[in-house]
Amino acid sequence: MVADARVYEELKANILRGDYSPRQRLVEAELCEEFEASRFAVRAALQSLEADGLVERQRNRGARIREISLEEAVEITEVRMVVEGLVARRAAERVTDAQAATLREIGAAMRVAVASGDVGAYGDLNVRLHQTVREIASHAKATGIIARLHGQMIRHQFAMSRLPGRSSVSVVQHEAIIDAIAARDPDAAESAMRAHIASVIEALRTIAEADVRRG
Amino acid sequence: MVADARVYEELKANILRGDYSPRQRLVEAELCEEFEASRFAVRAALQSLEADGLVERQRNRGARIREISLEEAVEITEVRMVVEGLVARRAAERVTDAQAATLREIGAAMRVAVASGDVGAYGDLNVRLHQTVREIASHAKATGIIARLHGQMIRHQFAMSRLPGRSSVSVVQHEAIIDAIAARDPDAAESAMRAHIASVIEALRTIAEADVRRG
DNA sequence: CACGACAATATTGTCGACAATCTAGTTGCT
DNA sequence: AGCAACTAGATTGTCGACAATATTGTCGTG
Repeated sequence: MVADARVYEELKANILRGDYSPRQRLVEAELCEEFEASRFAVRAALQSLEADGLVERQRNRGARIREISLEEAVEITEVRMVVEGLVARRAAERVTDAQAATLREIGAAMRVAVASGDVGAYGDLNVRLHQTVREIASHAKATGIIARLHGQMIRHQFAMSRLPGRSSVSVVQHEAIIDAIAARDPDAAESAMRAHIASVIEALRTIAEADVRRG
Repeated sequence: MVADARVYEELKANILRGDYSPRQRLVEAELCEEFEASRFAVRAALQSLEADGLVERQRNRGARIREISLEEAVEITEVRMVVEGLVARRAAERVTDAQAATLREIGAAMRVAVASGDVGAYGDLNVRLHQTVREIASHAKATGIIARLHGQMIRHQFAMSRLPGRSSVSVVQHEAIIDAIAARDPDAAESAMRAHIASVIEALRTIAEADVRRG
């Protein structure tokens, strides 16, 4: 693999894993050591990560992990709401029987995870459900935008998954999405997906209020 | 202005103006001459334009203007449909009386442009209407995504504005959008905007069919 | 004429070195 | 102690040069 692509992939993976704090400095020389690459490769990777909205660079001051405010997180989620609504709609238009069965399996596994309080498994299934819907929809542009926005939300995603009762609310919403897609009802699928993500926005606002209260 | 930012802005403006053909080579050395900048600046600009989806670069083979197929144009427009729907919804939630009056003025000017067959003026008003809606909505993320997608559509935009009867169809749709926003009806605003852009998708399909017929 | 092989030229990829800028620490003064 | 000025070190910005790769042109052969 070419050096700059490698640095980009690895550094992005590290960022998405939450290895860095918001505003943390990313010093070129350190990255060169860490990834055993030249400054050329590191700089190219940083530029790409900046284009992804994960990193901000300021002239003569280097790169930092970009901080995503809750305000921005809400806007990102609003955009995701409508774009993922489009994806759900399209999935409902295209779903095969086999794909519908897969969705149902995921839904059943979610029920199990919620009942047993397994937040980690639930999170994985959540990711898997959304991914499956996107695969069924097969809409490259929408998928690309969702991926990009998702990367910017990683920090808030974690906070939300830890919200008490979050998974018992969302499992019902996930099931509504699955039902609508399996029923090949585009309008219902879009509505269900939007309602689900609207509740994510509410959850974000809940966190925002708690933060204000906590000072 | 810093060289790479300048090259980026100018080259992007040239691309958006339609100065280049799809797949046209962008040779670094030539760009260096044209913009009187170093290769460093030119390469940085090209990388940014690649991130914008306007240019594609292939290792050891340089940069080209990225060709946007009609298929991709349709997908782009579908995403725009839902994102601009969100923007219209939000504009309806936030619009002031003064802003509503501005929208109405634009709508009236559009009527005049259509009646007099002034396609160029109509195009400008079209741009202005959408921009005004975005300003009212004041949704940074949505606006950013729309701008980025718009850049990728520039070639198809031109073909569409030349479609016979296109402006008389869209002027009615624009008025519906204006009415709904001025009435502060988010649902109606979103529906009107989506209907408008859905008809853009149909127009794209019309072009695609004509192209197939023409061979 | 068409095709393959090879050379020449064009172009891109990348490096090390140096210049420019910023930040942190030290010193001197009030 | 607080502040300003200065210095040293850290870091980023950018260049020219060279290596690597792709493309084009030329030549020879059938």
